[in-house]
Amino acid sequence: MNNPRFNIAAVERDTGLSKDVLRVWERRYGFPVPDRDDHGERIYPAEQVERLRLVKRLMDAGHRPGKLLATPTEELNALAPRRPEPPGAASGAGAAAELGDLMSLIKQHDGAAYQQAMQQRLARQGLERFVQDTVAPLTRLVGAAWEEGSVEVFEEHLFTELTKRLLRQAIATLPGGKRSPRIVLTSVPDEPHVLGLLMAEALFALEGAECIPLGTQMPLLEIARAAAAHRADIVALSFSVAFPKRQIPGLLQQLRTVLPAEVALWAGGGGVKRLPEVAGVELLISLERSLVALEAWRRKQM
Amino acid sequence: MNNPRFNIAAVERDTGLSKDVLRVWERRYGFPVPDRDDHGERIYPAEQVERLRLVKRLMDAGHRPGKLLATPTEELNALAPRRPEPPGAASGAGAAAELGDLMSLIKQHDGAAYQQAMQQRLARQGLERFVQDTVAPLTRLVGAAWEEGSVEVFEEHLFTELTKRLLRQAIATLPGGKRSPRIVLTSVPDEPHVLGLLMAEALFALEGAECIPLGTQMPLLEIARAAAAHRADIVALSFSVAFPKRQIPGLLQQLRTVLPAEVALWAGGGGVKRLPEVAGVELLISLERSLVALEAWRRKQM
DNA sequence: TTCTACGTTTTGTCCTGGACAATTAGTTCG
DNA sequence: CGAACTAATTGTCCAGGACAAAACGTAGAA
Repeated sequence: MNNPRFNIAAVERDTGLSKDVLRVWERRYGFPVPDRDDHGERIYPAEQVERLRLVKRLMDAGHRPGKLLATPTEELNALAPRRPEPPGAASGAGAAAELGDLMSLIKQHDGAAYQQAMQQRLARQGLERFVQDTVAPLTRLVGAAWEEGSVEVFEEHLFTELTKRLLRQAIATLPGGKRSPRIVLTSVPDEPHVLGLLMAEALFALEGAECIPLGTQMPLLEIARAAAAHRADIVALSFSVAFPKRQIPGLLQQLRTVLPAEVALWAGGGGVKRLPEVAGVELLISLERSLVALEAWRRKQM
Repeated sequence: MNNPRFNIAAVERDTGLSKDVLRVWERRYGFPVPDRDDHGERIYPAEQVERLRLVKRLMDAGHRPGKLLATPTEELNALAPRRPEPPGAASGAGAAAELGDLMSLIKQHDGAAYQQAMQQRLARQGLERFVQDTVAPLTRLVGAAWEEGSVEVFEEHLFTELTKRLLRQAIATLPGGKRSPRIVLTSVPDEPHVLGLLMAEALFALEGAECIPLGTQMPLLEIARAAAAHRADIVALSFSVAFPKRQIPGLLQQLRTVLPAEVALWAGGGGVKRLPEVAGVELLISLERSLVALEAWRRKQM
């Protein structure tokens, strides 16, 4: 039960920090300082891996590595998510409290109760409002708690898994028939988050679009092939807030070049907020905007 | 629409070959030979990326890189999956044909028809036989076709996504109540495949176990935490055939050391076939064996 | 004061070329 | 024909240098 030994590849897996970053941090900041095995290769004690995970989390929340790594581990208190915290004035306090209740079910690891509560909300609100007023804000809430460190990785996974099931189930009950436009939904490699895609799919399907869900992590060239094979009118991608922002414009531009001009390219999710425009790409900065875009697309076809 | 430029990170993403491998292949075998940009950094033409994908696929099927990279691209014909191809004598020819029909629906990109056909089979067979006689062999069939190159990436994604939905939906309809044992289901980082987990979950849930599905790609230390938080009796992992076999024993051993001794550790999926025993880990080489293991666990508790 | 333009620092990624251990293939011997 | 051994193959790791893009901070303009 003691003393697992992490080599540099294991640390990369478990922290998401690349080997290059791990080595250059060691050189520059003096942390981490792994032991070495017989062959001079790095062996990280579990304690340092923990601290790296913490640092990574705080970085995702906007802190800078240089500062963090100079601080002793009591920066655990620097957990302050340091986002200006826009007070949720949009929705009433009652709604916020209800969402908090849902999250606390997750934090009590009571998956069954969570599922039941969500099913009830779905029945009460209907799918469209359920997506916009429950799933979306709850996802943001969990994301915020994650940045704060008040949610464990496995709790977040449980939340994601159960919520995925609810959405998929709801989507499955929608009627079939002749539908348009045809929308391929997927994400790029290194973007494993699927909740945003499912929310979009639910809304698009409600509006009568034909959704072709391809899951996550499609290589760019494959996305182009899929669009051709499915005679798609639109390719919709999702980028989570966790996705490295810098890479997004390049990716979109690259995909735009391999995609036929008559296929629209839409990009949504938390990752595309405050992003510069990319020629030929529609940035959907919110779920509502997705529906606006869909309507605009339809008008343009006539 | 032409000439997308892949840097080495993009190629790593799209092919799954690490930067180190890409550079060392260039040094040793003279392929790939990317162009260089103004700063001397590698720029891979799309054509070479394609070829790398092909090579990777053939490697996963058992070929060796040294040979492949020395062969001109007409090794497209070496597609022969070179597995001894055990003729499917186990199930009647009729069953095999039916599975082929299902797969051809995917290859025609007719998701709706596929879903309907699978729903029918589920209703006809019941969940247990549906999992064992339809989903499992169909998954193997798609995997074999994938190695052969007769299935596109996006077709495989569509199959996976739709099948996931069917299984999750079926699981959701199972009754709740007091259940035992408590089984945490997940996979390690770098193992994104979830179909195996879902099949196992369906069977376990049918047998009255309490399944806690955490999705895929949990860091090892988090798996231990999740097991504690959920008071799990068993942690069940899934390794697909695509997962690098060498890493599995080390991973299992490492997880075994961080997991309390009273929590059982089970590993299943195509990746654990022909694997040496690991102390304290139950290797489930088939779905049937999973049920045997569950029964054995129950007997031991009495 | 608030905002914009510009220099500075920080930071991630890429580079080369060497080394080595673990797996796999091939060969010889019992 | 199988087992033991040698040779080739192959992925991963290492060091340390370099550089561009992003973040930051400061000064000047509105």
